[in-house]
Order: sequence, then C-alpha cells, then structure tokens
Amino acid sequence: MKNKTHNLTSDFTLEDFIPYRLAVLAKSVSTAFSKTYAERFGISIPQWRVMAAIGREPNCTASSIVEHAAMDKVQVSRAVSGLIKMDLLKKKLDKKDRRNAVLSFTKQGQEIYNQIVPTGREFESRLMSVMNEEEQENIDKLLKKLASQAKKL
Amino acid sequence: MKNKTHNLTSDFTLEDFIPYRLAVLAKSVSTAFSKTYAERFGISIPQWRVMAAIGREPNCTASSIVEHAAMDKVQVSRAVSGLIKMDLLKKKLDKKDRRNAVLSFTKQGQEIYNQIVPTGREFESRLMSVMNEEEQENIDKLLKKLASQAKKL
DNA sequence: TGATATTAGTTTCATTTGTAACTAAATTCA
DNA sequence: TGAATTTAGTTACAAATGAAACTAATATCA
Repeated sequence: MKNKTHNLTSDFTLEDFIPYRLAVLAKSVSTAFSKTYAERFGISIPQWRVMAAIGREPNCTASSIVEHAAMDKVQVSRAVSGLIKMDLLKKKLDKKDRRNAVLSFTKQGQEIYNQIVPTGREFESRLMSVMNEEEQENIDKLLKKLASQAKKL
Repeated sequence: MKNKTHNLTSDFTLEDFIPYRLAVLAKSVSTAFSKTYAERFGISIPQWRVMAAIGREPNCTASSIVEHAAMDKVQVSRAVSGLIKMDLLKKKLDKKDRRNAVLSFTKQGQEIYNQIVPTGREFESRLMSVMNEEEQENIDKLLKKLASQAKKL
C-alpha cells in the first residue's frame, strides 16, 4: 500500500482516492447492469429497485420500500407511478388506514419480476467471477465495514 | 458467503445485491465527503474533481481532465466555467493550436486547492480507519478487480 | 488548393433528480 | 371534542445531468 501520510498537496492522485474510486466503480456497474434490463423491460434503475423490493415483500407500502431500497419517498412515488402506468404494479388503499397504499404486481409485473431476478443474479455472478471464494467473502465484509463507517461520517 | 445459486426468484434480497450495495455505498461516501467542502468552499463534486485533476497536472487541457477524472467533456466544460466564474481557475488559449485551452489555478484557486487536498485525505483516512493495513490492501486490490471487470460487462 | 473529416470545447434542449410545499388521513392530548 | 401534530404520499418548482447539435480550429488528402 502506498504511503498516504502527507502534510501538503504533493502527489494527490484522484485515481487512488477511495471516494472517487467507489463513485466511478458504482457508476460503471450501474450503467452496465441497467443495460441488461433497460431496453428489454423498459424500466429504470429506481423502478428496478422498487420491483425488487415488492418481490421481496409483496403487498408492502411505499414507506416500506423507502426503508429497504435506500430511496426517498419522492423517488419511490415516481417509480411506482411509472410502473403503474406500465401496468406492472397495482395499488390499493388500506381500508383500515387510508393513508397507506398497498402495492403488488399485476400478472405482467410478476412475469417481468420473474425474469428480472435471474438476469440480476447472472450479472452479479459475472461481475464477481473475477474473485475467488475467499475474495468474495472479503469484499462482502469490507463493503459492510465501509458502509457502516460512511454512515457515521 | 451465502449460496447464491438459484433458478427462481426466491430469496432475492436487494440489500445483498452487489450492484445495489456499491451504489448505496458510493452515494453515501460522496454525500458525506461533499459536506466536508461544499459549503466551506462553495464547490460541487464535479468541480472538486476538476480541481484535483488540475492540481495533479497544472496547465492541462479539458481533454486531459476528461481522461483522468472519469467525466465527459460536457461535465468538464460546465465545472470549469463555474470555477472560472468563481475566480478559482483561469484559461488561456494555446497559441500553437487555438482549439486547446490551457487551465490553471488563480492565486485564490491554488489556495483553495491547498486546503482541499488535506481535507480529502483526512476524510479518506477516517473512512479507511475501520480497516487494518491488510484489509486496506485487500480492498484496494478487490476494487481494482471489480473496476476492471465492470468495464468488460 | 480546397473539400472532407477530425478535434476541442460549448450550447441547447429534454430528462432526471432534489428540495420544499402541499393534500389527505390519522393520531395525540388538553 | 377539537386544535395541533404526525404520517403517507403527491405535486411543483429548481438545479443537475445526459444526449445531441453546434462552433471554431486544425488536419487530411485527393
């Protein structure tokens, strides 16, 4: 590992800077991944997340998606309304508390979800295929550490 | 490591999905990092990258920034023009080839750069402080592998 | 030479995203 | 009860981003 203890501005290299590297990597992964489904299914990245969240927890509310998909309520609202227009989702008001809207797949939406998940898994496994088992365990652990630390900063 | 070999959609969890985890982590790191300089210096993330690139290679052109900062030419153009308005950068046309504009810091810009780099280093080292030396070497190596693989997908 | 293509960078316009204000329903509690 | 607050979700407006068209300068080569 390079010595990174400096007092001045000498030798500062963007390419080695972790926040920059994470941003570039995440963007490159997201872009490549979205190409595996964007034109095929006509959905965006936030819509993919919403589909995944509903697949995991059918009949959930938008608030539950906010909690599980790292999106704010505006993003969820927009993604959901797009998916409803595409007839992939339906929503019905909870009779007990009419603020809550319960979300579920339409028949079509369920079919697309069933195709989307294996596509995602395959992409992930191709991405991870450059690492052996031990390395995969390591990256899992290290990303967790970083994520937890990032939230504190 | 969890078994991720499935045929169907059972047990698909967004929280465990690497493309998602990278996106969430990168965003959380970027947001936290930009808070260390955004209001203090009044610059945006793309502007930070441009400052870093020029600090590394003074008197470079916008095209050189495109190559070293993972930004497209529109982003660079906009960031540069903002920094010029703020009087942190100046640009002069190359007499030999008047398409090229050579970029350099103003006195003010150099001063801000001199503060910005230690701030970035400090942020990075706080972020990385949750990992020991070996783990830091590992994450460096694994992010490189992932970045290289992502470009191929 | 001069028509065509390439390169550097900017501008324009459409889409996306973020922030704040808003509606509607339910809850709290004096 | 009923006024004030909270919660769920939407809408509206501003700022950021992306894609494509554009300007200006240089290079290519018939």
